[in-house]
Amino acid sequence: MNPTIKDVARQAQVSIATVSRVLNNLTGYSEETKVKVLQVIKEMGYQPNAIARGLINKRTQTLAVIFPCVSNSFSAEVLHGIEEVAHRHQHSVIVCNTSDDGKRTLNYLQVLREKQVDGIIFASEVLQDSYYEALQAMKVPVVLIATETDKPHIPYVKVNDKQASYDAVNYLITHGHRHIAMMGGTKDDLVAGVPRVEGYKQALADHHLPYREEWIVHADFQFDSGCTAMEQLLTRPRDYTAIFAASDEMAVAIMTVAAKHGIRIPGDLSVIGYDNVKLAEMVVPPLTTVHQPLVEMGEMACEKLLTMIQTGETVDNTIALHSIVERKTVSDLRD
Amino acid sequence: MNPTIKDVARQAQVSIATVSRVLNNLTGYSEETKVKVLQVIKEMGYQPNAIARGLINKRTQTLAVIFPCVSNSFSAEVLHGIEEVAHRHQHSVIVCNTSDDGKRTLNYLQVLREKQVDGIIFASEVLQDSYYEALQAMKVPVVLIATETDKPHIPYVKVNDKQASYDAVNYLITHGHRHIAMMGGTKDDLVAGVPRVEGYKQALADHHLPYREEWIVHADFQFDSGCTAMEQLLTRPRDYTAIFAASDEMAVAIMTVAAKHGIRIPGDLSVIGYDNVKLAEMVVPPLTTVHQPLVEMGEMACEKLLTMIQTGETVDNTIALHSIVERKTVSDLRD
DNA sequence: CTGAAAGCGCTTACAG
DNA sequence: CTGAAAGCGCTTACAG
Repeated sequence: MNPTIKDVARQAQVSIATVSRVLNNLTGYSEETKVKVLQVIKEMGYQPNAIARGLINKRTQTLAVIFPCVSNSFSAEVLHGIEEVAHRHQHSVIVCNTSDDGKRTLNYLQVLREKQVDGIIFASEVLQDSYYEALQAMKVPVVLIATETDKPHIPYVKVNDKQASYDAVNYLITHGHRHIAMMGGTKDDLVAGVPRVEGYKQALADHHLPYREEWIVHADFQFDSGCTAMEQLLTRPRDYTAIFAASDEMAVAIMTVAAKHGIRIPGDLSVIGYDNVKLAEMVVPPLTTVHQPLVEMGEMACEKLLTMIQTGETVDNTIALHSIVERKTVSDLRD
Repeated sequence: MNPTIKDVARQAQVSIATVSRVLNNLTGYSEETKVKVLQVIKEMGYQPNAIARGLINKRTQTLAVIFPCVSNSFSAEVLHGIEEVAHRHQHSVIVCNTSDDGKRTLNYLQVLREKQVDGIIFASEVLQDSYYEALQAMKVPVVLIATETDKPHIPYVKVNDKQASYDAVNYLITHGHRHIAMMGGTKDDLVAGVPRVEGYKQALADHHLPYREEWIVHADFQFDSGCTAMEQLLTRPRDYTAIFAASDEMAVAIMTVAAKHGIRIPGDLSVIGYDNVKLAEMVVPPLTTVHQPLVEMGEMACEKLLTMIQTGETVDNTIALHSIVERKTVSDLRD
């Protein structure tokens, strides 16, 4: 057994209350006893039991983050940011992988409640009513990342998806493209699916450019379904010069499938992505894309959560700033 | 305040002992009281406090996994596997990101001890003596993943790095390559650095093929340093037809830099990677590489850890099976 | 400056 | 079948 506070109290010949005081840097003991207690602690290799502490303090110093999928680079970068500031503030982070499964998500929520986590970060998924209710019942601060809600007291950190998409398409337009296709994300995803398509349509409309149903294709943001979607698009007449993809993985899928069909990028077809994950710089040619500051978004979300935990008050949303990162997949068609 | 066991006991007009019994499916209560208690629990929305439980049971149902970097796809895939089996066995997982910083690692170890985690998975890093001592002091089961140690009672899950590298180089050789360069990982990394270079040298020696100092270059497994290393290699005479890279990210770096220099792959230069992360299928041309079953390795490590926790006994190492995944970056030079 | 005692929310002998 | 009581390892009034 590891030594407990009782053991050091006995050894130092003081009460456990005194040991607790020096442990927590409170007042109420002489320099002499402090020295003695500290020495005994060192000798015995004593470390406080955070579980016992948590029971009294009602703080576990533990946060949880819920992802639909932990193994894509989007999640990985966000997680990196979260973990970084959590650690800086002496908090641990539990990761949950829902696999987009509602039951599983609810199950996680219950476990997190039982484990008394101090706060939850909910990422990249629509906040269902059932989740919201469970979260309400937990009485724990929640912040959203790369998603949003109209429910009160739940701040979010995200980019303006519609605007970012608008800017991406606008970038293509200012480079002379007038016939632009799109690979959207999950069709009825109200957060990352719909708004990005809206931004696309808006940009076309504002420039009086044609919009065609056959130019749009949908996938689930990932590479594999992106390949399928691209094959599907290539089934139709290729009367566009550029494609806007609602994620980098899908953009890369476009590049891969294009290569298979002998379509050169950007010579025959321009591509612009969305996310700016590391992958975007690793492909050849490197992908022009919309940058989302993922690591920073993770950091900001975690900071928000921490201040909500500390103050007990709700915090404002923040719209993270996106930008276009110019690389080599968009050709300039202007003369 | 959320209701406690006391609240339901009062409401159901039984003792807390009885509530605890039905909660834990023990024996010792009538069907009648069971029904009543369960109903009250439901009405009040009562959920047990895992912290209080943990204090008594000395089990927190929480595991920790320590990575040098959580945001690369290697870690992401391993984490995915770990989280999956942990969740299946009702355990949560805390992630720690050491950034390869020894002090920070030791700090994590202390936190994990205070938090009374039931077990630790230590990934992709050499187990320093100082870590080992801290781990010993915690008296908690540990399993290693993608790394190894000669310390007792610490099983590992990994591929045979030397053999896997040997096989990669042998693959190049059987495809007619006789002058083969290598981009190694961190030079004095005893786990993933040295053995992979040894496998490379051994394969050359066994086939009486030339080995040259100038053909070897080192990076840190990641893309960025891989680019630098490739630039450095291109500074020297290009009298080889293939390169073996000790990670997929470095292989992709080779491809990127090669493209910049107008070197065609696999026409002018063949490349074989190591890991088989998702990235390998996403690049153009898709990367031929050594497959490590990362998700499965995460799963196996987690299962090992769980059985060590349950039985209190050490478990055997497992050498995960690697294989060569043939894609499009190695040209066949045989006539 | 210091300690005895109550209590956090549970589980588990023990007694009936 | 059921409850009173001790105890897990701490913190925190309270009293001195």
